[in-house]
Amino acid sequence: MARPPSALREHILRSALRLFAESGYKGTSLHDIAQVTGCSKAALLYHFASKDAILTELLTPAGEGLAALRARLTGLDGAAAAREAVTGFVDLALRFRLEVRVLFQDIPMMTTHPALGAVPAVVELLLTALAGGSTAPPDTVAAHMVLGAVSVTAADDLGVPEEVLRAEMIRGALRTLGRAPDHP
Amino acid sequence: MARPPSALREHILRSALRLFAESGYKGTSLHDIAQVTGCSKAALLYHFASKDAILTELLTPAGEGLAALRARLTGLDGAAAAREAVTGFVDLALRFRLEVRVLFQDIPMMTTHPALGAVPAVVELLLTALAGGSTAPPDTVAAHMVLGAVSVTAADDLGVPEEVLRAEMIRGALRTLGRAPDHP
DNA sequence: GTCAGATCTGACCGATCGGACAGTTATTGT
DNA sequence: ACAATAACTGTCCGATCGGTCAGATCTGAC
Repeated sequence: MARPPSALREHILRSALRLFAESGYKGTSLHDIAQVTGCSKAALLYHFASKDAILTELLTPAGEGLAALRARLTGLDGAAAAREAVTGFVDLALRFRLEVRVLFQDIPMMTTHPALGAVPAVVELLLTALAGGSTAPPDTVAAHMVLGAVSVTAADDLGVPEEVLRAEMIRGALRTLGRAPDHP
Repeated sequence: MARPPSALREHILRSALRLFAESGYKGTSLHDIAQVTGCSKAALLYHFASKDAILTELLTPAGEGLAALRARLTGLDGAAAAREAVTGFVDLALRFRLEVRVLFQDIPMMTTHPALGAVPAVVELLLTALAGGSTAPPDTVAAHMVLGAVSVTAADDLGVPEEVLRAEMIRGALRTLGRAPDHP
C-alpha cells in the first residue's frame, strides 16, 4: 500500500478481482491472471508479494467498509440499529458486489483471512442489531436470512438498475424482519 | 449407481461430502479424502471413476429433489405456487444442508455440472413462482432474496432445532415476499 | 552519453495435483 | 482345495501449481 500507484499494478488488481469472482480464488491461477492482464506471471510477483497479497489488497477496502459500518452501529439499538444495519449492509454489499462473490466462493479461507479479521465480530454485531437485540430463535433466524438475502442478491447480476435494486433490497430486508418499511 | 452398495464406498461419500462442505471442491484433494476415510488414494479411484464422479454422486440426490420440486410446482400459479415454492425449497435446503454449502463454494463449476443440469431451469421456475408470475423488478428482487436467504441460512449452522428453523424460515420467506404467513 | 534504479521477462524449481497401473491380498463359488 | 474375481495398495506419471532468479529492457537524472 505504501507503493506508488502503477498502471499495470491496478490493471492486475482489476483482472484478478474479475477472475476471482468468476472462478474463485483457488480456481484462478497466477497464469490466468497474467494472461488476462497481458503481462508475465513474474510481473505479478514483482508488484505483489504473493497470490494471497493480491487477494488481501482486493478485500481490504471491503473490510474497512465493514469496520466503518460497525463504528456507525455502535451506540444504536432497537429499531434504529436494525434500520441502520439494513441500509448500511445493503449499501456495502452493492458497493463491493464482486468482492462479495469472491467471499462467498471461499468461505472457509476468508473467515480466517487477515484482511477480514474484523468480519466475524461485525457479522455478530449486525446479527444482534438486525434481531433487535434479541438472541432467541425467531429473531436470529430472520437476521441470518437478511444477511444471506442481501449478500446473494447483491452478488447475483439480475438486470435491475442499482437504485431500484437498493430500494427493493432494503424494503425486502425490513419485511423479512417483520418491520413495516415506512412506518416503524 | 448400478454398483452394489459397499461399506467403504459410502464411507468415502460421507467423508468427501464433509470435506467438500468444509473446504470446497477444489480445496479438497483426493489425498485428503483418503486420509479422512482411512484408505488409500487408489481405493477412491477404484470405487469412483474420478474425483468429479464423487461430486456427481453426492449432488445427484439434491438434483433429483429439485426436479421433484419442479414437478410439484408445474400447474400451480399465484399465491399457491409461491407458498409451495417456499415450503418446498426450504425443505429441500434443510434436507441437503451440506450439499448447499458445497454448491455455494463452487458456483461457477456447479452451474454447468451435469448432475445439476436441471438446476437453472428450476431456479427460473422458482423465481417466477416466488414472484407470483411477475417478471418486473419489485417482485424479482424479492424472489432472489428469498432464494438467497433460505440457501445461506440452511447452509449456516446456527444452533436452532431444525423444526424451529424450518418454521421460521418459511415465515421469514413469506414476509420477504410481502405475503402474510397465515392468511393469504 | 551514461549510469542507476525501477520494471519486466523466460527459464526454472520443488510441491502437489488428479489419475494410471501392476501386483498383492481378501473373498467367494464350486 | 483351488481357481476366479473383487478389493485394495504402493508406486509412478504428466500436468499444473505458487514462487524464485539472473538477466534483459526501459526510464529519467546528470
